[in-house]
Amino acid sequence: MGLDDRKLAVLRAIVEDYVATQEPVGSRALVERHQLGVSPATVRNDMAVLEEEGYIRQPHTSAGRVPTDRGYRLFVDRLSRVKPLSPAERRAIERFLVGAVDLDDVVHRTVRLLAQLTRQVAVVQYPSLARSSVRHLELVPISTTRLMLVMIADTGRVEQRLVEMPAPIPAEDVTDLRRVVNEKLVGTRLSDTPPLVQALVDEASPGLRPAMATLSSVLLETLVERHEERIALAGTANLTRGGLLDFQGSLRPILEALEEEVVLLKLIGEVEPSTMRVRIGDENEIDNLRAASVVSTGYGPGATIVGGLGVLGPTRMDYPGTIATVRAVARYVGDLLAQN
Amino acid sequence: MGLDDRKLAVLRAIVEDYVATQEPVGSRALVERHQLGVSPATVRNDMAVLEEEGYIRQPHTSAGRVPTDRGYRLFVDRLSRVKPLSPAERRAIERFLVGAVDLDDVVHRTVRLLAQLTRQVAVVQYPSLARSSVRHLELVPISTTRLMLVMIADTGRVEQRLVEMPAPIPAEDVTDLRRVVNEKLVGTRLSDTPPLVQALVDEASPGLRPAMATLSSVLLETLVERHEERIALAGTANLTRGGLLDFQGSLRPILEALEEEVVLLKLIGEVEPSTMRVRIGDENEIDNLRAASVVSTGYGPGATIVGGLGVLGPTRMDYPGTIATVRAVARYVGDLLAQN
DNA sequence: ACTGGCACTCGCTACAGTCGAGTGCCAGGA
DNA sequence: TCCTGGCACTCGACTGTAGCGAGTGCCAGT
Repeated sequence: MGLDDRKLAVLRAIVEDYVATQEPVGSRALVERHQLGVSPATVRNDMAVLEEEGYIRQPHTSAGRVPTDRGYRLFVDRLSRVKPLSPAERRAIERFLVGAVDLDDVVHRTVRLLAQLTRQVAVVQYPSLARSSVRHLELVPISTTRLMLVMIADTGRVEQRLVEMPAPIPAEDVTDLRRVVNEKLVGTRLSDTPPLVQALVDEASPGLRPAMATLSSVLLETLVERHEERIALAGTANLTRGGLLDFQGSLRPILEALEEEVVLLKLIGEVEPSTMRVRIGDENEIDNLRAASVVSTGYGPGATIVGGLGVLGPTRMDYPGTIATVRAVARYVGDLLAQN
Repeated sequence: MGLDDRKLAVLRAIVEDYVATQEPVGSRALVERHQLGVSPATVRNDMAVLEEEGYIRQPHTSAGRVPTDRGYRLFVDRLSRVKPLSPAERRAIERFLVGAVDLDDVVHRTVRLLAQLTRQVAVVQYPSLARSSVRHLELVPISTTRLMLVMIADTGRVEQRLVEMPAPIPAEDVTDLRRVVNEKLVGTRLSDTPPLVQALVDEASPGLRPAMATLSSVLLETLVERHEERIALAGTANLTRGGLLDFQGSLRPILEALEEEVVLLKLIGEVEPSTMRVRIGDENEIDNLRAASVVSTGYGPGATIVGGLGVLGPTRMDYPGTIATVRAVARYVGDLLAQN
């Protein structure tokens, strides 16, 4: 059962009108606002077919049509082309991101920018440690039995962790530890690190071995296994636009989902290079987000990907515009990181 | 115009019932549920007085009474005593906070704990840099012209910032810089730092002066002036309890306010030692929060205060319970910090 | 294959009527 | 003087009815 060009045009018109007005769209209004060149009755027939195929539906018998998730999917895949950014948006992006002093700063500015431009909830993942390599490890004595371990990654991320030593540790041992871990680990990717870290202990001189064991277990635990990922969020207030019509009346599940770091990572963390990922309504694996859509992509310096970013909004969203904005922001951020 | 004991008892009963049921409370229901020892008619007379004095009001003519902000204020000040925590709550607090490995970890656990116990939005300020003193400053060369400055504060906070040097800087200069800044700044409070930092430049040897000037300006700018404060937030999903009845139908202003770091700091940042601060509805300086109440206090090791924490919820909240929980959590966190 | 016409559906709004919770007031009693 | 029972009144919430109108599906005609 093929859909001819006109039926596709009708679907496109329905999506565009519904996104713009937030109201079910009827056949009469449709022919008035779009140059379809046919009468309402014809459009009605097309609509009947589109409905049968599951692309649109009627909220109730005597109402207009509304796109289904499947309809949006078809729209995104075949009926829309990415809008070019307006010069104003371009300027906004540049103005917003220049002058960032810091990775933290870059991430915060980015997430706010995204929220502002798309008027939706924005999510930005910090550069993933798994995709970073070690630039430097620093050990700072805090007390006789405590060290602060500071790791600086090539992506600009800095992580620190308190290390509780089994026994008091003299200053020269700290120097030795520092030298050894840096020699062995600088330049390696953290995802490749576990065996190396393991090896550190075996290779350490007997006197240093207990200290090194503690240190390596902290390294493994904190930097590799446990919440290695960080996330920034902005624009939750945008969820309240469209006065509760979106999200079938309750923000609750959405807000709950947004509080879970794991969920957010799932949202934006799994990206292949230079792909835009659009998940519409039911396509979301997370139950709480079945009423929402997510547009996400990866970012990083040059062609490599170090993290993900994206936005979350109602299924009724301006996909072409949102996709364009997310892509553009991801590119700018990538360029910014490349400069460091 | 004094309010006799019975009128106060009536007010207390109204607040308690309204908080519990979320519905305007009438005179009949009141005498049934509380042992007031008088008839509904008498209660009605008392209510009339309370209303005249502005402690309660009628949403509409034939409805029961609802406390006003002023009524809650009187209730909090004179009619309630702080509920002792249930053993279950005590246990929850302990279980939640032991095993925190990190300042970050402590703050995150605390904010989630608070949100969970009070079932409201929780806000925790990281130990303020202005109230911390410097424990150690580390300079890590990133490239010939870039240093990573890492500051470790006695409160456990770690801040880092990239320093762009005016000229390539040799390794021994880095060592000198590190030694000098540590000698001069370790142990000082950051709020007292500006003149000291200024002095660093003047005292530096001529060769180091340009580098020191850059370093000191970064120190001043980042660590003292600019967003020195950090905030953690949790439980926004709790805003949706009480199905839009609280917050007069729109979460928008609340969510917007919660996105502004400045606003949050105002909420919980200005605390005097060991005081519970309760701001009810209109008492809030922030317009967006006129429909909400905030319960906050300071925390820190021993008697000193290093930061604030608190919760935000509907004016219709369980004040005694919330106050007790916030206070208890603040104490536990303080003790935890004291152990470091 | 498209179109105009027509009967039909059904949500929305307005309106009227009823119910009941709650009030204010008053006269009578401790 | 203060409290109480009684009573009339108010007004929101709910129910049922009716009319409107947007929108549809179907059909006969071009």
